Parts: sequence; structure tokens; C-alpha cells
Amino acid sequence: MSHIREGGYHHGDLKRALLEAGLQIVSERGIQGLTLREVARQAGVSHAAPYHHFADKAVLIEALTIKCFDSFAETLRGALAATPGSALNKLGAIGAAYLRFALEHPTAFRLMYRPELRKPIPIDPEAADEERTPVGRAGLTAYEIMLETVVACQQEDLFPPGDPTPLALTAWATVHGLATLLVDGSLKSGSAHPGAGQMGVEPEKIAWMIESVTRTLAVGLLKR
Amino acid sequence: MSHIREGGYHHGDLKRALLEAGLQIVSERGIQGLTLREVARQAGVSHAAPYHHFADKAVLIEALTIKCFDSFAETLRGALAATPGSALNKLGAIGAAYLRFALEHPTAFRLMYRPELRKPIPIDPEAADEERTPVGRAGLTAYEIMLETVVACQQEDLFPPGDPTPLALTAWATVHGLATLLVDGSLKSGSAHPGAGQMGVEPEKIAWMIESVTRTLAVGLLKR
DNA sequence: TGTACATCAGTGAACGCGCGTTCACTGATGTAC
DNA sequence: TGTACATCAGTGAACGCGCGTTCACTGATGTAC
Repeated sequence: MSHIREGGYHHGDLKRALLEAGLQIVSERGIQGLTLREVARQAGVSHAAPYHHFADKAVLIEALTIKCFDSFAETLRGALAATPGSALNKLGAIGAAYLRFALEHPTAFRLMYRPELRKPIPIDPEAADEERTPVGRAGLTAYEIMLETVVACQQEDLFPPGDPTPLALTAWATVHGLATLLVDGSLKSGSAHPGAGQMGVEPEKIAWMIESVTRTLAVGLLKR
Repeated sequence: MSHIREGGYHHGDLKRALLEAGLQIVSERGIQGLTLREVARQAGVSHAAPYHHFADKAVLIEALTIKCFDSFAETLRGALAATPGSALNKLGAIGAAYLRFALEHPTAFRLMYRPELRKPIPIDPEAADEERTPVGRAGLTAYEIMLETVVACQQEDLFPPGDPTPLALTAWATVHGLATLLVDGSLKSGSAHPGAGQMGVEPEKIAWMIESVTRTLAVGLLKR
């Protein structure tokens, strides 16, 4: 392991290479194209080779999903850290980062928020409620970041005091919903406002939607 | 055609039977289980029979999707018509109906809002922007209903005047986002509020989330 | 009403496909002496 | 440093599977006379 040089140990770092191949396939060919054989092909290796690194396809997919969540969380935390000013500013930046990530990495986004790609739930009555799956925990990271920031908004007296959960849930739902509608195409073409003419897929229109919705949301959450 | 009696013409009404079988499969076995052969099996017919009614699998799926959208739109319009009082009441009822539908028919909901199940977009530069696909049009019905009701809220001086689009978009995104998170399981188990203990899958918790979010949304949209 | 014929819905065998997974193997790498 | 051996990453053939789709067929239904 300590002897990895160029080319390294046999292939070198096949495990990492397989994960990278998986990410590339997911982003280029979509989730449908994510097969074990294709991953191996992309990594330049025989189709049986991945079995030395992943027990089966589900394990590979789970690892990929966690990778996506990690980079997603990093993006959100980056936006949070890079934004000066009020907590409301920060919340807006997080929402914008959320939407940007979804639009730039649509299939990664799908991979994260779709359960049916992953293994059938291992019914384990022992640890059942005690521990979420790694993916389950990762799925809440975005929410937790938003919750923190909502609490900060309360502390700055911008949001009404009390249980922050409804506020944070609403914020998450709104941003996630817009992301979903955009990523899955329901809002991407044609007219969203009947009689308003063709909207097309123009990025300005999408930017306008994001801007409108996040502003409406932020104003709505403010203390009255 | 006019001579259909019991048992009818050969099978009778295989086309309808196939669609119903498809809906049942989609609701029982999920979208993965929706194969042409399984549909035929469920309808009690050989696997080649569907080809007399649908050109290929994609056409069957499109027809199914439209059926789901129809019943969805009917549900929403029903909620709208059945709810007395202010337009705000009605908007709340629509949101609740939206969420109830998604939770009761999760796979129908997925079928409607997921593009990758349908045919690769036929690139038709002629009618390109002119006409949306039937499914594309159906996908906006929910939004249109919400838009109407938002406009009614403005007319009753409950919502701020001006372009209703941002308000309606926000409402749609919020409701759709919560529906998506619930249906895809991100919110269904474990704790949404870290440190708040286990939430479990209890329906009361889900009802509470729906209630919290729709209330927060409605209050947020109100004129200040 | 009865007969001959055309139509058309459903059958069952067959096709090729890519998939996930298994298995005996081979050959490169690391290690003990 | 050199040799013998154990380990382990990657190979390639093979498996069974269910899928979408095609095709020649058959047998029931409807229609013309």
C-alpha cells in the first residue's frame, strides 16, 4: 500500500478509479447507464475486476452516492463560509448553491435523492431505528446546514422565534422542490405561465425563477 | 367496437386492461417492475399481445403517465371545488390534496415527474417550441391550478398584487419539494431535527410536517 | 337465415441483447529466509 | 542479494436471467351476398 508509484500496484488505485468512472458515467450517460460492466469498461478493466473492491453493484452505488453527498455538503458549507453579512444572506447563498449544484450535476443530484437505486432496505430489527444508513444520514446534511442558518436568523431577530423546524423544513422543501422541477424538466421548456409565450430553456429564465422563488421564500419567512 | 358485450371482442377491452395492469404494477412493484411482459402477464395475456395496442413500451408508459396526470388533476380540481371560504383556504386544500395524492400514490407520482422513463426526446425542429408533448402539458396542470388560486388570493387582497408567477412558483416548489422528500424517503425515517430523538415513520409526524410547511408557506405569501 | 370470406386480436416460439455474478486461471507483487 | 513461496489484483469464459421485439400462425368476430 505504501509502495504505490505511477501505475502502482497492479492497476494502481482501481477502487478510486472505479468510483471516478462511476461518477463520469452518471454525469454523461445518466443513471440508466450506470452498470457494473460499464464502470469497468470506463476504468479500462475487465468486467469482473470490480468484484475485488465492491461486493456487488449495490455497494458500488452506495459508495458513489456518499461521494456525491460529500461534495454536495462541501459546496453548501463553502457557500455558507464565503458569504458575509446577515444570516439571511447566508441562507440565500445556501439556497442558491443548492440549486446551482442540482443544475450542474443533475444526475448526481438524482443519485442522492432517489431511494430505488439503492439496496432493498436490510430489515435489521436490532439496530433498526438506532442508526440510519450512511446514505440516510448524508441525506439530512443539507437540511442540517439550513437548520443551523435558520436558527442564526432567529438569533438575529430576523425570523420569528420558537421551533425552527417548520421554517427550516419549509426552506428545504422549497429549494429542493424547485431543484427537482428544474432538474427533471417540468419547468425547463415551454411556458410556465399559460399565455406568456414560450419560455424556452434559456438560462436567464431559469435564473429568474431561482431568483423569484428564493426571494419570495426569504421574504415569507421574515418576522412580521 | 359497438358490439362489446361481456368478454367482448376477443379479450374485450385489452387496451384498457393493459393500462389498468400497468397502474397496478406501478403501485405494487414500483417503476422498476413496469415491464411490457409483466403488464401482459398481469392482464392474463401473452407477452406479444400488447403490440396490437401500443407500438412499443414507451408508448404504453406515456399513456400510463397521462392517466396518472388526469387522475391527479381531477383530485386537485375536486379539492378546489369542495373547499368553501377564502381563496387562501382553497390554496391550502390544493396543497394538502397534492401531498395526499403523492403519499397515497407514490409511484404514480414518480411516473409523472420523472423524465427518464419516457422516450428520448424526438428532436423535431419543426414543431419544436410550438407544441409541448401531451405529458409536458399535463405536467403543468397542477401549476396552473395553483396559479389560478393564487390570482384569486390577490383579487381578495390577501396576497400582494403584481405578477402572480413568483408566488405560484414558490407555492408549487414548496409543495412539490415536500412531496418529493416524503415520497423518496429522505424525511420518512430517522430524525429530521438532530437531537430531537427518533421520528420514525409515524403518520402523525408526516401529518405534522405537512401541516407545518403548508402553514408556514401560506403565512409567508400573505400581504404584509 | 346461411354461407364464404376478410379482418384482426391474441398465441407461442424464437431472436439478440446486456446485464450481474461466478469461477478457475495467471501473473505481478510482496515477504521470509 | 537471491531464491521460494504466499498473496492478491485482474482476466476471460461461462452461467442464467428477463427483457423488448419480431414473426408466422390460428381462431374468433364481423360483413357481403
